[in-house]
Amino acid sequence: LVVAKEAAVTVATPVAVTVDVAVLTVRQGRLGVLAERDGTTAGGWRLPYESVRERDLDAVAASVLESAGGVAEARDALFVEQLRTYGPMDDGRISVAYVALVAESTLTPSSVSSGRVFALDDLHETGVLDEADARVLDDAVERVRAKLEYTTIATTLVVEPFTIPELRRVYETVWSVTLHPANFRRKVLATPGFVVADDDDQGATTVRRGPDLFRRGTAALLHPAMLRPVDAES
Amino acid sequence: LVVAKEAAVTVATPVAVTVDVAVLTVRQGRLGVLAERDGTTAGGWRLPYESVRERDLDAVAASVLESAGGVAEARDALFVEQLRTYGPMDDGRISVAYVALVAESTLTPSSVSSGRVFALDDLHETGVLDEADARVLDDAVERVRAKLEYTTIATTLVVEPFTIPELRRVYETVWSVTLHPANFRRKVLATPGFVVADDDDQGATTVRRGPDLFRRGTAALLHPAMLRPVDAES
DNA sequence: TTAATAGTGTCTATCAGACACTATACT
DNA sequence: AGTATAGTGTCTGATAGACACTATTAA
Repeated sequence: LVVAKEAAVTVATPVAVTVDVAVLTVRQGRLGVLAERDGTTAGGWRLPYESVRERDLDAVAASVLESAGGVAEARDALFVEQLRTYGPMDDGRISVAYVALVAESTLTPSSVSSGRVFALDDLHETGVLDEADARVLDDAVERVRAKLEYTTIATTLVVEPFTIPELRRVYETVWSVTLHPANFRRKVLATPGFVVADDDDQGATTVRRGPDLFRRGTAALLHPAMLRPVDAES
Repeated sequence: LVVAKEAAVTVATPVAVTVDVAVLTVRQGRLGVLAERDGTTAGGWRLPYESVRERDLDAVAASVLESAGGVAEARDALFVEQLRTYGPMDDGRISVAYVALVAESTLTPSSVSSGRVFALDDLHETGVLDEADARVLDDAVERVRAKLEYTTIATTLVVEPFTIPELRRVYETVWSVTLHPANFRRKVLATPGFVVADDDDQGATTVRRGPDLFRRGTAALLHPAMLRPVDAES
């Protein structure tokens, strides 16, 4: 008993707390989620996770992202944010959930963990995730939908240089709406620091053609906000 | 060693995870925070907390609120929300933080835990809270400031029936700004479900005098939002 | 050439913010 | 009376959303 109590303080903590990450991306006009094989359930999938030991929660989340999605923290733009903490679960575990946004081309699901990107709607219907992970996923999507309104995180889902319509398709996909192209462009360009023109546009040698190219601006928050249409779905 | 490992799963979890609650209120035109004596530090104070055992995190938060602040969950309006999770701390503990909003008159700091309500600014300067708690408090205030914009949580900080100016003072206190009385009233009344007229206004016997009285409406979200002035302080 | 999309211009309803004014309460 | 606050009316500038039109690209 004494041994057990000692263990409670020094050994036990890591086992009981996990960081679970919902890695979201946009591909082919649909929202995608990174999942990996669940060893405990035959045929099941789960959100990538890692146990918390002595490292800070944010560091653990970054580690999960790198080992499961092949995304290094330094690499390109990346949005990672703590979502909320759930539990205790049925197994007594506390689950600290994170959301991450990654451009599809940056995301390389790790083969060692049998990672795979699911389309969100497919995944919801077939019930390949357990209830807890599905809950996390719902919250993650809702958080991202809300944050598109007043932050620049949408730009982490496109590859530089990008066009305004590409950025618009991110909003349309995440919000499940269609937006007015003219008004969208106007709003984006009217918001300081959201995007900047890509002048790096190979010189006079090649004739530029196609839509205007942009890069991410320096702003993190949007003033004014990009409010979603009132009739937007859930 | 076997005993220790067993303990890690069944016994250990509760010890390592705490729920810490930042209970905020408005009194005398200032933001107040509930703190209690910190037994481990002479002269120190800390946010009320409780260890997580088998109960759900939200239930633990409600328990903290009740035992430290004398606020029963059922009683009156109340805003409680998970803030975020910090850690591991220096002592290896994971801290799941919550914010709560309570009207001053509803808050009765528990004498058993030597509870006391501090004015936020006093508390910040004197450094009576440790760094971790101060961080939680900052995040809590910022969360509440943001949520005043698009939710009805401000009404949990006034006592029914209340006047529009009373509600306005909540906004002014939390945001540290002065608002235009006429425009504020117009916006509140133009937002469906924010407040409803208090017709319950003792009959014809007593002559009603003073400003109009209202009660909380049924809406949780504000459409349109009550945006804070652009020049609002951090 | 036709269809689809990118981009510009402009109009209108709505809202935030400011100001002027009246009414009521407290001293 | 005089001051402070509650409440109404109204104006102006900014913004969201809609529509019309031109330019460019791909079949």
